[in-house]
Amino acid sequence: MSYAVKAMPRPRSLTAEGIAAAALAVLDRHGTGGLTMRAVAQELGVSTMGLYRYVTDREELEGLVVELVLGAVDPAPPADGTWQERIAALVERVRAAVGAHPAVVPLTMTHRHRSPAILRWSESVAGLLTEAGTDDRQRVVALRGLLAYVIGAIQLEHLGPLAGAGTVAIAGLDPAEFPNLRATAQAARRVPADEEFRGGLALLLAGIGRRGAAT
Amino acid sequence: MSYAVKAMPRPRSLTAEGIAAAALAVLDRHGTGGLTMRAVAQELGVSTMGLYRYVTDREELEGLVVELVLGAVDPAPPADGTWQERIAALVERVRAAVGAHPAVVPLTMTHRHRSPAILRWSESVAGLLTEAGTDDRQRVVALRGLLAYVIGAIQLEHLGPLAGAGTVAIAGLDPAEFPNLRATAQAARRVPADEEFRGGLALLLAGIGRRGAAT
DNA sequence: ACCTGAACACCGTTCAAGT
DNA sequence: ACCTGAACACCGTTCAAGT
Repeated sequence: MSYAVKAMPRPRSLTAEGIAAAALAVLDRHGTGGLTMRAVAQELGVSTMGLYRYVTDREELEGLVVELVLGAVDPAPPADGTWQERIAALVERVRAAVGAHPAVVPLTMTHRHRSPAILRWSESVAGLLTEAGTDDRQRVVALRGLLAYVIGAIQLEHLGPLAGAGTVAIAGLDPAEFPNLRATAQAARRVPADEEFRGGLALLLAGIGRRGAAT
Repeated sequence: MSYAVKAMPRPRSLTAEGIAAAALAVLDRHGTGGLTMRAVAQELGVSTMGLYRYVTDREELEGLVVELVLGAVDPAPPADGTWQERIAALVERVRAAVGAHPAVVPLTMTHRHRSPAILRWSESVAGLLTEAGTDDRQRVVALRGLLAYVIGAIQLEHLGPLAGAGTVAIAGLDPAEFPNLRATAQAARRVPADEEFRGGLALLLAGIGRRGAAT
């Protein structure tokens, strides 16, 4: 049996999934700025340069975490409900998956496009839009609009203190100069984030349902 | 006249606007990754540390550029048109301003909240939403939805190759596995970015016009 | 008061070397 | 083949010093 031992190549000690999980752990623990090659290597109990045997780039590492997080999104459309409800459910799954790891938000932007999970998710949404009776052009606009909305809403929720402290500051603006904004911000403090997200989504879906919507 | 000369403090050589303009020039020329304290200082003909006399942080520097770009947005609502048309015009001004300097896109996210320009812009949009007959809660949802849409759409347009090369790649997907997505991507190649943006915005405005939109 | 250059503590990544 | 440590070319920022 020694023949095999002699010729046996040193087994790879890491896997793509393990690296992604380690990177996500670092991200969750130390935030976006804490994600460094050194930190991930340490998390894996490997020298910094050891990582480079499995990943060509920091770029590629980021892609792995993003895919790990987005891969948690179930792309299968819900079995029943109106097409509006089914699309809404799909969209909310993305928000939930990303919301569980806010530190990946800045990374999703640059890496989302390569994600097979989001590809399958998009296929489902496109299918439901077809079911809703949209033509090619309407489906293009609607799918892009939904994507833009999720992306923007997620960022609004997690980046920059517009959600928490920001609204409070705005609520204290000069009433003479910002009457409408001030009132809106004050009302905003009573609207939970979930409702806000669902409400905006409902507006978009209502527009899609109206069919056409002039360009 | 020598009394003044003796007591005269050394005049400041830089201004916030000058620094912002230099940073924007660097950004336009060398991209987001090229924006460094050293590069901006060089652009201004000053030592790297000279910058720190006017700016406490790289963070603050970024804020200055973002404000310079967003400050170009005219926050006054257009004189006439339906409220939908007037809101659409305001939203498109943001897209135009940011689109003129794509390299600031990643920065706008983290710094948008402090922008007085966007505050005035938001006041205008909130005012038009009031005019449209929305109540407090509806206005909150609509304003946030519009913000989310602009942010997301701008990023979709400028980040990650989903707009250009990405759609081409998707258009070549396995038709058996991705029938709807593939067809959509193929159609997408015939829809110019401007129309796509306006179309998605129109969906949102149509939803707002329908009033209410179930949560 | 304003500005500078050297230095420090980080990065990502290259390279030569170890098993 | 897989892994390591030293080294390089960058960052942002601190600090002591110059006018």
